[in-house]
Amino acid sequence: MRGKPTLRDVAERAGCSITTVSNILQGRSHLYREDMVHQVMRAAQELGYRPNSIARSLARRRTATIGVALDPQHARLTHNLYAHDVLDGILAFLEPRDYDIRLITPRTSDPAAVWRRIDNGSIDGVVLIAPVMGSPLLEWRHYSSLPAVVVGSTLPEEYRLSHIDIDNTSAMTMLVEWVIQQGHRAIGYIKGHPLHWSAHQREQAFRRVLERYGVPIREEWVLQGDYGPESGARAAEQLLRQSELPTVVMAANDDMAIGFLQQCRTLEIAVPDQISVTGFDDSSWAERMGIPLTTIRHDRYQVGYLAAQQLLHQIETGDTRPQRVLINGALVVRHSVASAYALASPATLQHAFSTEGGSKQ
Amino acid sequence: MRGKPTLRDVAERAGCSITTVSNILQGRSHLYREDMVHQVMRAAQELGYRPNSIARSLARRRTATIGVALDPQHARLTHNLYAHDVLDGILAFLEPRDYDIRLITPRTSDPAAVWRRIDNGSIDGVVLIAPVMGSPLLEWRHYSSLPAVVVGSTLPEEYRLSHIDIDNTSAMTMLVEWVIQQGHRAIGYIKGHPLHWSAHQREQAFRRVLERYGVPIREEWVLQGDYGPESGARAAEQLLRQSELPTVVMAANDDMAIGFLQQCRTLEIAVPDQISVTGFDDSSWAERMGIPLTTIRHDRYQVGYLAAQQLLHQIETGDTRPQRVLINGALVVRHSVASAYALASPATLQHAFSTEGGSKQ
DNA sequence: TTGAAAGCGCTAACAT
DNA sequence: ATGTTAGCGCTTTCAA
Repeated sequence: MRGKPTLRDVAERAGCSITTVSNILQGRSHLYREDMVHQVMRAAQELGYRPNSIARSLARRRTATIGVALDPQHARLTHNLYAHDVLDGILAFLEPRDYDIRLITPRTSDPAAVWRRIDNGSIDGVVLIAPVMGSPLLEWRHYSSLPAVVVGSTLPEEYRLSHIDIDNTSAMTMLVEWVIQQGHRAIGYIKGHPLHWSAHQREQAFRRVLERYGVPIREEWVLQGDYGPESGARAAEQLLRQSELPTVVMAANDDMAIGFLQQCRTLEIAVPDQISVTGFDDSSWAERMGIPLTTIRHDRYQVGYLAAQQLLHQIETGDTRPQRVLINGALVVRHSVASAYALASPATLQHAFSTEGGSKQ
Repeated sequence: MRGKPTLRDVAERAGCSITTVSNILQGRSHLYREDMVHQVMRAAQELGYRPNSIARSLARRRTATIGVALDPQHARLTHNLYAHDVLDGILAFLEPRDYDIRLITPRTSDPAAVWRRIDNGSIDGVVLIAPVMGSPLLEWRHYSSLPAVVVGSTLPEEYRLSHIDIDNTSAMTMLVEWVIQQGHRAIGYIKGHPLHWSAHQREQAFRRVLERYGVPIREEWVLQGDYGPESGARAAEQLLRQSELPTVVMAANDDMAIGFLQQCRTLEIAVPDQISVTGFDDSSWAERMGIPLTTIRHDRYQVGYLAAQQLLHQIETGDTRPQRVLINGALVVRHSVASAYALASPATLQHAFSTEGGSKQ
């Protein structure tokens, strides 16, 4: 025996066939006499035998591995907190089931090449993290029949792809309604990245609610952002130099809201006393840095967890019909929105959030 | 042909042997007549053939996959920004080389079980993210001969394990020397998590420099932390109620420094006017949230990148001698440290960092 | 220029 | 209660 010990080596040493060893090592020892079982266990132990999972996968035709594919445009994990949380949820579900994860980060956007990388027998199914429109990952049906679950976008029906996502529409609806209930009628909006599904859904929900409540939408207060904090700051600049201002600005995510807030601080505009702000996502940043941002919290970890669950279900049952699971967000009211009814004469404070924990409720 | 097309299917359709197909599809087409090559290509194309990488791995005895194992204690990625950055560096190196990553998150701390999970033929080598002492991942030599590189800790020689880490000792030395050059002689310290290698190295460097400069170490100013922001806040409480105070407090990482700063804010103690603070790590938080913390920046992405490079080197050359690579940090001077020479009568400001960008240099 | 054959290490019918 | 055998899908000598 040279190299790593194999089943054959163990069998030889235990004086039996490899089938016997295979069976016993897989826990079917009730089939054998006790001393045989002992023999085998000892031999395996002494040789430091470890089953070769590649060979096992080939024989069993399953790998006990699922893939997690990142969209080529977002292949970097850094600053992709989303992928981070989702990955954690996936891990949490998979670990106790002894599945491993294969991280796949294609760098081309040619769908054929991407799918060659994904569907090559090395995984039993794949979670596709694909928040942007036009991702090659969404070409799934043309290239593969591997069980797959999309995460990060609420897809139109016609994709016929199982997906798990936060419910952007209902959450934004809730938030906007709440803002309106605070008495606001002059409402600005900072849009998310135009290629993200979520950006459209959030904006659409925003518009729908305003329409439904008969609140006019002033397009000069609807600004394009890209989900990055800088775009929030830019939006603040564009917006705040207008002669007429909204009483509240709703950003399509927390990062932009934070950028907006920082710009407000620089311009010495008090939040929420002079202008109110809302976010979306409840990024841990805001909370941890003590920025009391009113926002929507949703559980991205849960998204990953459910995605893994749904995927294993597909793998085990073969039931590959497209399912959609939307996770509800929760309104988190902090202190970045003032009641518009109290806004008679805007107070003039030195800085936004000058008193850390001070309640403005 | 049922199921996914195999080499045999392609061969049949092209009217040749599977050897021929295999060769041609691997780019050895110069061996064959041009029309044969065409035949094969067409057949493969038409069938949508994709080589099965499991079978290939078994035959080739290499998997083109490397493992990334997280210490059981840190198996959650969330809030493990370190693993995040490292993973990104690894990905960056691996992608162009067509390696994939297998994420391994053992949940037991039994080394034998952990290594059964890692070294089972499914990977060609492994990056061990193991910042804490006593990690089962460090038992490598007893359980496996797989190429391995440790990341996240500077190990003592006797581990005989290749590792890449930031140079905690030199960086902390540089930072402490700089602080002393600012005139500080009353220096406090917040220690990192006692099980992290890095905590010990940083503290030791701190002590050495003070000794070397003849600056007395007052143990009542040396507080135990755990790298979490809350422990920084606790340290602030303990420290700041003492009758005699240091002029500067050096935290073993940014998170604790931030916790310390927040507590200062609450207690209305101005930084750096009443007390100076330093961090370590240059966490993106501090920067992005506009906290002007003087700290050490180092490139964790680079750590991952080099780890992957070193690992592939080991895999390809078989040269498994332990190597140590330490990456230099850079001193980042912002505005959390005042010159002690100017500290005659401490100014009384309302809040720490009350003016955002205001230069205190 | 092409193909036959012997694995890679394991699993799982099917015998005995 | 244990063993024989035929694969899993591919690579790679070696021979033709």
